[in-house]
Amino acid sequence: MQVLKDEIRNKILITAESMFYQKGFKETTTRNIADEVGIRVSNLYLYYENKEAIFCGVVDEFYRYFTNAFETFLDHQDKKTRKDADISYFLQKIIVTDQKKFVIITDKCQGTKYEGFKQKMISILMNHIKAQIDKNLRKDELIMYILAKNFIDGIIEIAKNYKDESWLENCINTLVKYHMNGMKHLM
Amino acid sequence: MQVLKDEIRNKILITAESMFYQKGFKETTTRNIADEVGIRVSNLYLYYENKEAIFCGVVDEFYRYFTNAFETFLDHQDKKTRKDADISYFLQKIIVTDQKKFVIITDKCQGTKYEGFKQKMISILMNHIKAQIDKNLRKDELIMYILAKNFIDGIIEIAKNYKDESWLENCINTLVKYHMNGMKHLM
Amino acid sequence: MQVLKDEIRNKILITAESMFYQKGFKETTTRNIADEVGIRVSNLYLYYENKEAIFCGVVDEFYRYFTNAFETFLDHQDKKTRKDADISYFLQKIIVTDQKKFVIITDKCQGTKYEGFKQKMISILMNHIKAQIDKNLRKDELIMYILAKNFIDGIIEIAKNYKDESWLENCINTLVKYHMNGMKHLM
Amino acid sequence: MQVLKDEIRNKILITAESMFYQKGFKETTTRNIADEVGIRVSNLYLYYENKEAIFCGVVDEFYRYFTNAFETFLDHQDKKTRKDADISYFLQKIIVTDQKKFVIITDKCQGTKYEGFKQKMISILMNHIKAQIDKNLRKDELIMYILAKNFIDGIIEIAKNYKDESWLENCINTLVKYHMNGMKHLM
DNA sequence: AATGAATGAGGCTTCATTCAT
DNA sequence: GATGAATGAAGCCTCATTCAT
Repeated sequence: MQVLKDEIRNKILITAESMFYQKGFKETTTRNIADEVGIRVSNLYLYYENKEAIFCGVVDEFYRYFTNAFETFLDHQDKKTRKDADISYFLQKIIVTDQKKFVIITDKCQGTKYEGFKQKMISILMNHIKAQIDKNLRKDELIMYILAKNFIDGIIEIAKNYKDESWLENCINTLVKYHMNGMKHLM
Repeated sequence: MQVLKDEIRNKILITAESMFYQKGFKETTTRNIADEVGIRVSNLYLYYENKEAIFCGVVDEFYRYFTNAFETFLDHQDKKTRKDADISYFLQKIIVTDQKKFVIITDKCQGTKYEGFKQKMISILMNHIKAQIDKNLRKDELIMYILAKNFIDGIIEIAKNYKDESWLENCINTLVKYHMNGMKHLM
Repeated sequence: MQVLKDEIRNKILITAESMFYQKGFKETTTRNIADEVGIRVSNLYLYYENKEAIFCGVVDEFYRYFTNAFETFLDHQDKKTRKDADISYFLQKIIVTDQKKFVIITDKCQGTKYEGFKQKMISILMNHIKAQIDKNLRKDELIMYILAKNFIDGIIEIAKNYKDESWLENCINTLVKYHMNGMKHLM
Repeated sequence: MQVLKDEIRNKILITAESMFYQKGFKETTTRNIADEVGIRVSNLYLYYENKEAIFCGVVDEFYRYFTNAFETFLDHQDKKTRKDADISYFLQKIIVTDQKKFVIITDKCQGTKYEGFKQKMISILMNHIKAQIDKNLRKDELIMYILAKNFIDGIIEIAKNYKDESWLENCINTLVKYHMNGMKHLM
């Protein structure tokens, strides 16, 4: 009995994740979700308070995990040991376990409280880059912002296309190397 | 009369362009446009069949121009002689003259028939790169796709931030160099 | 089993009384009640046919008691002997034993079959006053109705603020005296 | 043309006033209003932003007028010339011109921003009474509150039953005298 | 041409009530 | 008896689009 409820709760989450992933929060209707789950719309509200609560059900835990892990990652950055490998590995882990959630929270969340998440990530990354660059060589802020955004977008795109783990590893490594090279010869 | 009609027609287009640029097609309401133009919503339908027709009014011509120019550009690429053949220059021209339209058609067209335009651009660019690379060195298709998309996204981002021409030139050049470097050491 | 059932039946009643008292019939949801009781909403329907039945469960008995007592009170009025015949005392007893029910049935029953109860009380009171007044001095019916209503509303307000018995006694006496004085100089 | 729009705008207002007066804000549905006006529900939103805006359309102006007039009335109170007559006259004017609005704003506005209006009136009245009473004779605050509320409720009730002006005058005078007498012999 | 007015479909949400196990 | 699950009607609101003058 209890199981059934959890089953549906789960099915809602999985379905919603899939729909949010495909169409984003705004374009996904409660009807979309309910139909796919095989229940009436009003039934959704037995399990979640409202549409945004469903969204949160999908991403909240991931958000906490991600931000924690990200901070940890940044803290360890100072030591500069196997730096490249680190960020690659960090992102790989994230995408392998939570590909869809990662894409949703960064790219499909317009209209939710997570709207600003991607920007924050970009800002952090940008500051991080700035901190590691000789002041005299610094380019226009906007260019740096664009490059940071470019990198994040690349990661999101990779996540969107994720199929298997070894491809992913290769792909992220390539992207990271690509950006490292791109930057090295720039500044 | 004809003049008047054209004047309003034009004002609708300019206003719509501005709104689509700010909020995208889906999030822009007919009311938004009419209010800004200073006419009644119903009046829009005297000039355009429906909301999508307004959108087309904004971008159709640009679309034709752009695709033509793009093909021309690609044809001339081989000769590697004229400035026209330089992708930086090509993109600069586009953005200088049609910054908003370029952003709209690539990034603000969800819900219109142009939805797939960006993808097509990316594919073309990707094939173009492929054609210029030694088959033996070729990476996974998907990686190339992602890098192509990354480049296009970078251009879109630059376009979004466009203010003056010299900044733009510098910015695009940087991005192109960045990607060239990124790729050189990769393949 | 029977015991258990009665226990829950009772808990529902007590909870419902408290909620109806706070928010009225319309604004109290079945969920409000069930949550507070600690059972499922559907469970309510094992004990009561529907929401109004719960309401009746809360007030029916009181209603019978009250109307009976009121009639008795009115009958004994003529004799003007016993304390029972004193309206202050009558109301005090009611409020001390059934403060919430009294408020609910007079002021929180919109949407139930008791909606008209307060009106009926007012009418009775009005007729009662009328019967004791010299026909020649009689004011407009409506004025008398309004004064009667005013008195009842005062009582309800006192009931709502009821905390301890001596305060209540003082308060009702004041109100009664107040109205007596008000009327004396009027007719 | 302009006329028509205003006609409907007005019809909405009049209808809404009537419905709010009968059933209060919460219990009046947009459908109620639309049906009575003879338009579709969605049409209401051509004229008013939402249900509360309709309510405000009914009451806002009256509210400003009333609070102004009330303040003026209180300021002139000090002079204590024909005091009784004054408040009677003040209330009469209000009720004659805006009977329904007065009832709505005091008694039918649950769920709107005017919810607290009646309370405020009562508080003002109560403080006003307190200011005029010998401190040593002061009763319990609650009793004074109840009497103030009683008076306001009486006025509201009179307003609800308002039919013609001379009756109204008589009625308010009676109520005022009634309360004056009530109080005189109390304190 | 212009526009005031209307429309209907669809979106989110709440709630009393019923049903099957 | 208990309860997880479902249901449908109703409420508020938005929006693209159409109609009549």
